Amino acid sequence: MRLKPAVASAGEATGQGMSKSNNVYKDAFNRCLRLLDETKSLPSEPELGTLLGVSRTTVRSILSRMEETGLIDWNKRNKTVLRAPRPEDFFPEEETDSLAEIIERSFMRRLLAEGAEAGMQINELELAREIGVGTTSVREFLIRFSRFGLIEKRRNSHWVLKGFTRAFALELTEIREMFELRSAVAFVALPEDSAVWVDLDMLEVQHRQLASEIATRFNEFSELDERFHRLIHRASHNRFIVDFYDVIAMIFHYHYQWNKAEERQRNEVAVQEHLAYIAALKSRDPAKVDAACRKHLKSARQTLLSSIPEGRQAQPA
Amino acid sequence: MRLKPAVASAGEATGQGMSKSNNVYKDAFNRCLRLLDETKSLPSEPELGTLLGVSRTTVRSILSRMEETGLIDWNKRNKTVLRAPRPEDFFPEEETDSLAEIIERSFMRRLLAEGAEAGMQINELELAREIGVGTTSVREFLIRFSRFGLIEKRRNSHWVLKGFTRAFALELTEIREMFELRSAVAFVALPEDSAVWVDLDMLEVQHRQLASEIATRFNEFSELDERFHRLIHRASHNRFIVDFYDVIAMIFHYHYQWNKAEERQRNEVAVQEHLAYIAALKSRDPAKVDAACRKHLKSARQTLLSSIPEGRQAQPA
DNA sequence: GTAATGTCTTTTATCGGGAAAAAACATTTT
DNA sequence: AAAATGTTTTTTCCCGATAAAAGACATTAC
Repeated sequence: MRLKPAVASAGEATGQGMSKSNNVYKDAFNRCLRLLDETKSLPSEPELGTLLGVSRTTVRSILSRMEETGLIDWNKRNKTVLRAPRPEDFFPEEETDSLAEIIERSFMRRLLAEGAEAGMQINELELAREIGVGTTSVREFLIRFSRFGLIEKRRNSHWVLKGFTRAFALELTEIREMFELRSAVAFVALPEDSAVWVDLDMLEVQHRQLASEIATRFNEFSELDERFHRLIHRASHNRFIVDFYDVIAMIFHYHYQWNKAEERQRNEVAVQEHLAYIAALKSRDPAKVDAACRKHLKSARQTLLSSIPEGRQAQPA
Repeated sequence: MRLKPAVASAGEATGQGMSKSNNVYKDAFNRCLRLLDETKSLPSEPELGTLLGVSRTTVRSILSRMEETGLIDWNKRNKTVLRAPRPEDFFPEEETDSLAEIIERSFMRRLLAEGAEAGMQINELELAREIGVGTTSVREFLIRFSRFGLIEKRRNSHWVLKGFTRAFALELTEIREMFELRSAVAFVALPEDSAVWVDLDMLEVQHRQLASEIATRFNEFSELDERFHRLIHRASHNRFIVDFYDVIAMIFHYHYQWNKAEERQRNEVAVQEHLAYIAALKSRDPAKVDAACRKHLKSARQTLLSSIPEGRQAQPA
C-alpha cells in the first residue's frame, strides 16, 4: 500500500496554521486530467514532470490521487487510464491560482475602482486582512509590483499610490514606442535563417484566421497581440527591453478587462494593422517597418488613452 | 522621571528573538550628534523629525539617550546642549546600516567574487544563513534586486544568476544612451525660468572646483556624476527613465568600488566631458547637446566595458 | 488658538516555524 | 548502463508573532 504524500492531503486538514497552499499540485492535476483524455496510458514520471512543468514529487502526488479516484491503474511503470475524467474530478478553478495572482487581482480591482485617487496611501496590513493572506505575501507583491511605476515606497513607511493616470499612460507609451521601434529595426536585420521568420509566418497565419472570423473570435486578439509584440521585442536582444514588455502586458491585460467598449471594432482594426506591420517586416525594408510600426503604436496609444477617465488626473506635487 | 522608550533599549537586551534592528534610530542619532556641534540648543521635536527624516517617536528616543549620556539637558521645550559629542557617543557605523544594505553588499561581494559563473543558482536559505538574517529579508531583497537584470527567477523554484557579463554591460548602456539622449533633448526645451538651470549652474561650479583640485579630490567624482546625470534624466518627466537611473547608479557604484585602475585619469577626463556637456546644454543647441552627450556616454561605456574581461567574470581589486 | 509635548495605537520590518514542492540520493527495472 | 521508480533531504513559500518606527490622539504650554 502506498502512503498518501503530504502534498496531496493539504486542504483536507482543518484549515489550521496553513503555511502554503497546494495550488501548484491542483493546477498541474487539472492539466494532467486534460492530458488523460487523449491517451490510454501516461508516460514516465520525469516525462510527465517536464510536460506539466512541475517536479516529480508533485507528479507522484497527482498520480496518487488519480489512482485513488479510480482514474488510472498505477503500478510502477504501468499507468493505464481506466476512465475519462468527469467534471467532478477537476479541482475548482479558484483553487489553482497562486497567491501572487490572487493578490494582484484583488489589488488591481481596488486600483481601478472608483475612489482610488493618486496620492492615497497603501496599507499592507489592511490589504492583507482584506484579501485574507499574510502580510509577507502582500509585501512581496508590492515590491514586485512597484516596477510597474504605479506605486512608490516611502522610506521606512507606507506605499503611495501614484494612480492609473493619463500621465502614466503617456510615459508608458513613450518608452514602448522607443523600444518597439528599435526592436523592429533589429528584427529586419536578423539573418534569413533565423527562427523568428518561421514564428512570424505562423503568427501571420493566425492573424489571417482571426481576421476571417473576427465577428466571433475578436476576444482572442489580446493573447495574439502579446505574442506578436513579444516576438518583436525579443529581437532587440536586450533584457531591459524584453522585460519592459511585462509592464505593457500587465497594463493591457487589465485594460482589456475593464474597457469592453468598441472591443470588436478596435481589435478588427488592430489585426489589420498587425498584418500590415508583418508585411513590412517581411519586406525587410526599414522605412516600411518604421511606418507600419508607428501607425500601429499610435492607434494603440489612442485606445489606451481613451479608456482613462478625465477625472483621474495626477495631483500636483 | 522619564521611562526609557522601547526603541532606545533594543540591542541592549539578550539578542533573543530579535525582530527588527533599530538602525533607523542609531543612524538618526549619529546624524543628530553632528547637528549638536553647531548649535547651543535643539529645535522642537517635529522640526527635528523633519530634519532627520524620522518620526517623532524616534526623535524622542534620541533625545532620551542624549539626556542619559549627559549630552543635553532636556526639559520639555528646553533642550540645552551640555557638551560637545565625543567619538564614543556615536553608534558604530556598521550598526546604522539597514538590513537591505547589508544584504546587498554581501550579495554583491559574492556576485563579483571569483567563481560567480553565469547560470549558477542562488539559494535563499544559504544566503540567509551566510549573512545571518531571516529568509524573508533575503527573498525581499532578491525580488527588489531582480529589476537590475542580473538575476532571474525560475517559476516556483530557485533564482538563477545571469552574471555581470559583457552582454549585460552592453544592454545596460544601450538603454542608458537611448534614455539620456532623449532626456538631454528634453532638457534644452525646458523654459528659461525652470529651476533646472539654477541646478545646472551649481553643478557647473562644483565641477570646476573639482577640476581644479582633481589631484586630491578625484574620488569625489562618482557622487557628482550621479547628481549630474539624475538632473538630466529628470528632465524627461518619465518615471521609467528616471527609475532606470537606479540600475545605472547601482552598477556604477560597485564598478567604482572594485575598478580603481586609472581612476584619477578617468575621472579627470569625465569631469572635462561633463563641463563640455554642461556648456552644450546651456547653449540650448540640440545638435551640440547631442554631440557632447554622445561623446561622454561613449567613453563611459568604454570605461565600464574595459573593466569586464572578455568571457570571464569581473574580479574585485 | 496654535504648536508644542505626552501618551496611546497602528503599521512596518523581521524572524522562526511548518507545509508544499523541488531536488538529491538510493534502489530497482528493463 | 541507462532510465525508471522509491525514499530522504533541502528549499521555497507563507503564516503568525514581536520589536521598531510611524502615526494619531490627548494634553499642556505659550
